[in-house]
Amino acid sequence: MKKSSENAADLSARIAGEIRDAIVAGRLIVDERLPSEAELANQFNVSRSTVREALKRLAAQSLIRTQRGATGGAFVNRLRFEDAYGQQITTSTLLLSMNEVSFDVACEARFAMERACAPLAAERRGPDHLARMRAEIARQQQPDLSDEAFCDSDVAFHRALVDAAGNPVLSYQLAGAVEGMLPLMNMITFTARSRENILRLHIEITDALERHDADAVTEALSALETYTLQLGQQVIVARSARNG
Amino acid sequence: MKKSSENAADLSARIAGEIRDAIVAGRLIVDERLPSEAELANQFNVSRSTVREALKRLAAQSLIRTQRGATGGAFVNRLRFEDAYGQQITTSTLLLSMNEVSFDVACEARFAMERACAPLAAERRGPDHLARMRAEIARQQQPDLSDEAFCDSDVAFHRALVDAAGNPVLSYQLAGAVEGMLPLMNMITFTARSRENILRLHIEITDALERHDADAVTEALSALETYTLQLGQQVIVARSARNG
DNA sequence: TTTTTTCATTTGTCTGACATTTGGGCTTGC
DNA sequence: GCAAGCCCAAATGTCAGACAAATGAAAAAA
Repeated sequence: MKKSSENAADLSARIAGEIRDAIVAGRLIVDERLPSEAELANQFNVSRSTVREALKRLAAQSLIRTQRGATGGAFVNRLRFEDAYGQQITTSTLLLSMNEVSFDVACEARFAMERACAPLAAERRGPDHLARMRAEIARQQQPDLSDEAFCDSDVAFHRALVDAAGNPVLSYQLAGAVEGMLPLMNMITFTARSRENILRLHIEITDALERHDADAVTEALSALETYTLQLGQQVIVARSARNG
Repeated sequence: MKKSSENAADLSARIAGEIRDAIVAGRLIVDERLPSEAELANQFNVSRSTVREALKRLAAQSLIRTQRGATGGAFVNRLRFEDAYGQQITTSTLLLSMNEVSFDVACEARFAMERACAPLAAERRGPDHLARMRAEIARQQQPDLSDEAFCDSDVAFHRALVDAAGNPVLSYQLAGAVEGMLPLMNMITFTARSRENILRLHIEITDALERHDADAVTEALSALETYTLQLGQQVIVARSARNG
């Protein structure tokens, strides 16, 4: 009747689960020091190695940090967005690359969420956001830019757009969606013609954002979705042709 | 110049990073067996304990699974949504509970993403989704329902709505947003009056979904956002009054 | 051929040891 | 009294070796 994750699992997994629950439930608060490894080993009646394996599991999730030395130990970590970002991106990338998710589905989700940012971004965008976006547009206009660099700039452009919404939770979620698609996007060959199309839409988005026109941003994003989907299809076709 | 995460860190963190990179980059494919712990210890020139700590880190992120016995070992895990869900929810919950994010911001992000699902859900909703939603509405009408059970039902209702969009990536992202807010929502006392308001909007959403009316769904969600924000404010006020 | 037994392999856990880091307290010198 | 430097205890990081337990495959028995 217990949680399946704590039932028949390893000792280190069970112990990690107990500590994790204590953190999530607030019984252990931020920056609080956990008992030393030796003490934990006593409390749980296991060896120090087992405790250490449990602590490493928690460290991998950024739930705790460890410090060496006399006043060292394991401390409950204040989870920061930067920490969460990395995991979010890794997870999203893997979900896509392991074919658990198709390009179409990922694309749809990404642009659906990006459109969700549009009204907020149109309202709150500052001059810095517009500057970031225009800087990326300038980069994307360089004809000698590699496909990979073009993708990176594309990601940076869209992150600026999302950041303009001024909601870190949305930025966090979108980071996974956008950067997770990067490996697949990198397989696309951006012809001069396709860059021109994308660039046109990027300019359209930025201009619309500047004049606080949420509807125009949404529309341009939808057009970009259609076009991205089309480019993605070409990769799928090329890939299956190579395999078949 | 290397990645900061692999520079001055522990051996076990470095080794975990190397293996993680290999998985993300596709040099290790799904279901592939890693060398045994003893072999890895040899390859990396460290002790078995250190290798084990590295493997536990990866296991905590669901990147590998281990199996005992003669043909056992560590295998690259096919990352499934169910695995990713749990981490996503844990992370979101912590980001909120540690006050890294305010209720308002979380609420805004949640409903922005939920509105992003509305057009897709209105188009694709099946009879099962409508049935799930109506079942939750029925539960929410029971006057003797506890506040906590009401919250659970609320979450279930919104998950059905999101699932109706038929996009697992959106479901995955929303799971974190919606369930992460649950602890804070649980602090709200749902009066008869507030339940009535919420219920009315839930019915409105479901009816609109049934007749494929995306605009009406969006509108009702916006109304629900306003109302949820209002209820949340009361909790904030009550909480600060208790502390001050 | 089918069943049983044996066995090698691998992970899980424990014990004990030493290295390294680090802050606090003590000593020393002024 | 005060500051600088030294020493040391405590804690994590790493290592080596051992045994327990699980497990599938090969060998042996029916």
